[in-house]
Amino acid sequence: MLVLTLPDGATRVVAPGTLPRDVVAGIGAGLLRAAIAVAVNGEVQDLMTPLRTGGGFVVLTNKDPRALAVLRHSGAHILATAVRRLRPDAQIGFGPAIDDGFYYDFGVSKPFTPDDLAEFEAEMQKVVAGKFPFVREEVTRSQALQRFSDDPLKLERIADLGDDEVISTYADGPFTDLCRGPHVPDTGYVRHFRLLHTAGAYWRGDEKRPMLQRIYATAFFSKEELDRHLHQLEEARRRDHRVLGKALDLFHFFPVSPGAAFWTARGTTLYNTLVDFVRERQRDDFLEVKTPLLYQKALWEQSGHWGKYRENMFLVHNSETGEHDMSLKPMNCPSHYVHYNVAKHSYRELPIRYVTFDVLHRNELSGALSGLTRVRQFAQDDCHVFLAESQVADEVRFLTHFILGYYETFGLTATLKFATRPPERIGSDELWDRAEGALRKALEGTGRPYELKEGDGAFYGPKIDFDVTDSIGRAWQLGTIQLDYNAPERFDLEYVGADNAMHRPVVIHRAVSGSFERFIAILIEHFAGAFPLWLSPEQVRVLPISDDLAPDAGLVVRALKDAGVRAHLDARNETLNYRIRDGEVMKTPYMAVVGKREAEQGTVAIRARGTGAKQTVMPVAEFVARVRAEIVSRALPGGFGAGG
RNA sequence: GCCACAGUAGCUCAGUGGUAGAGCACCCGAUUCGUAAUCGGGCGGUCGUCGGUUCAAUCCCGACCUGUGGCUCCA
Repeated sequence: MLVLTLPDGATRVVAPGTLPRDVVAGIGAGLLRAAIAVAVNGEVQDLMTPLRTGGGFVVLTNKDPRALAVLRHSGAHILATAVRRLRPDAQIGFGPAIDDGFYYDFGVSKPFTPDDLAEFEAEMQKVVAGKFPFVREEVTRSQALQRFSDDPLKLERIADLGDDEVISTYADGPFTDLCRGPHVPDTGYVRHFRLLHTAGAYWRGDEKRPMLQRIYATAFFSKEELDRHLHQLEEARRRDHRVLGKALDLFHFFPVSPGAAFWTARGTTLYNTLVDFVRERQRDDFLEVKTPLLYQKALWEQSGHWGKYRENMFLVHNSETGEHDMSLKPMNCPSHYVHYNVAKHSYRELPIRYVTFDVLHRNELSGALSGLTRVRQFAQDDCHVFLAESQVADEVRFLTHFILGYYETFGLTATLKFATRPPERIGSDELWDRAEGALRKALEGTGRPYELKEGDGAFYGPKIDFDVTDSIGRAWQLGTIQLDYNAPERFDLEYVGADNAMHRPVVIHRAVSGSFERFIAILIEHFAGAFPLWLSPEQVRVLPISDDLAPDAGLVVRALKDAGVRAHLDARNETLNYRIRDGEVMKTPYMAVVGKREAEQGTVAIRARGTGAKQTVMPVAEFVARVRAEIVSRALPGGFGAGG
């Protein structure tokens, strides 16, 4: 007999082979109606799969994220069902649930069009309406091979299954798929779904294998959740930095230099303001250095990049040697190592933190380029720390604090990930053991929770990644702290210890923004273009109500500029309404209107971004002081007079 | 790099096998305005590039370039 322990501690004793459905029914009819699947000892299985083991028994309802994954997986089968009905020759690949929904890969002679999606979606509705039960069947290998004899992709999958693995199929109505499950009880459960888009995807993610057609979709338990998700997609589109970048006149891309932005004056102001901020934060504890952009390949051979990353470097033809034996730097690390070696260092100097804001080039695949988030030319707020091994814990604590403080300025929250040695790496296992041990200990010393990402480290060392969440809940991997025991070996880095002997320092690679380009893209989307005052390219726009007041408005602009505020006069021959609208569309934080009354009294009528006609009149001097204070405090949107 | 889709004025987009149109922006004029688009006029396009089909191509076909969504990659 099997003993099942419910979450409240109660137990049920059942015979092996009992259906979870019957156990759930025994607990309550209402619960059975709400049940999507069950988790036995943490393993999710469906209601119709006979119980084999006892243990913890949790009924998963639509409130459980694991149930949502089951629902979406079933959605993928329904999609395949519909596609098979309409395109009988479509070969079926994989169809898993993913973070925001599910997809299914098909091998078809003719790729899907957007019109096909509408057709498939309509067919899926019919499958859902049919309320076909998902019927699980366990089959032998030969039965499976026979059943999927027309599906080469499935045959390959079967061939990969180990001898001890149970092979199961799931049928929903006319369609049967090789599948481990679990599934919802019947197709009628998947009511709220939407097919989103198609894309090519290599079979099993291998670029040497055939390209399949993937259909992305999402599904939820309720219409409200689906609508909310679709709305969020819409919101993300509305905030798209490529669209806002154009609309707010920040940057442009031109085919003459794919993957490299042309920053406008406004965009450059934003960019420089950000860099200035980072500079200021690093003034006391970091050393900013400049290094060359172009290097002999010998440097990359020494660093170990030449072998693996040459393809991603821009090689430069050297007319003297006739070879492409120089390259634009794709990262700053090796140049900092060279820098470190210009002098002998004492243990008293450590840690030494070099920072550089130079332009970097990486020859990304053309298909990978995307707005500012994936570019070929960018700059990092890149730092390399040279320190004694005994200083690692203190340094990691310092850098973690430094990085988190930076994100806070923008209202971004971060979570930490610890990534260990990847399969492809340089350096001995002993070195990796030490590096991982030291970094993990340092990370735990910070007292912050973290997630483990096995095998996701850099090729030269383990790392801590900082994932930030933006204002609409999307996660971005930004900062990183990478421990490197290899570079000091390769570059023969040394310091003189208290014992007057030579020692090997450790290197820490640290980035906070990742690249400024990508970080600005994130900020644009995070703030939907309505930047905090201190970051706004244009902080105040001064509007005279009529021409004859332009000189008075000019005095206000002067006063603001003298106080270091980025202010502009808009005395264009347009109505006030027109200019107000333009200022709002450009997300100008403050508009200062100067009419006859204000000119006479030395005041301005302030309209804060997004607050409509709710204006505040105040003396010019007071306005300047308040703007200054808000800039200096780097307040998030919603400063005095409110408005974001 | 691979698959699919797209490229028409500075921007957003309509349109056609017989060499093109709107709104906004820009320029000029009128208007001088109290918180989200004043009115009129004008300028502006080798219809991404190159080749093919055709009497004729912006339109059909092919290649290339660039972008978009993915895949792959991401030091």
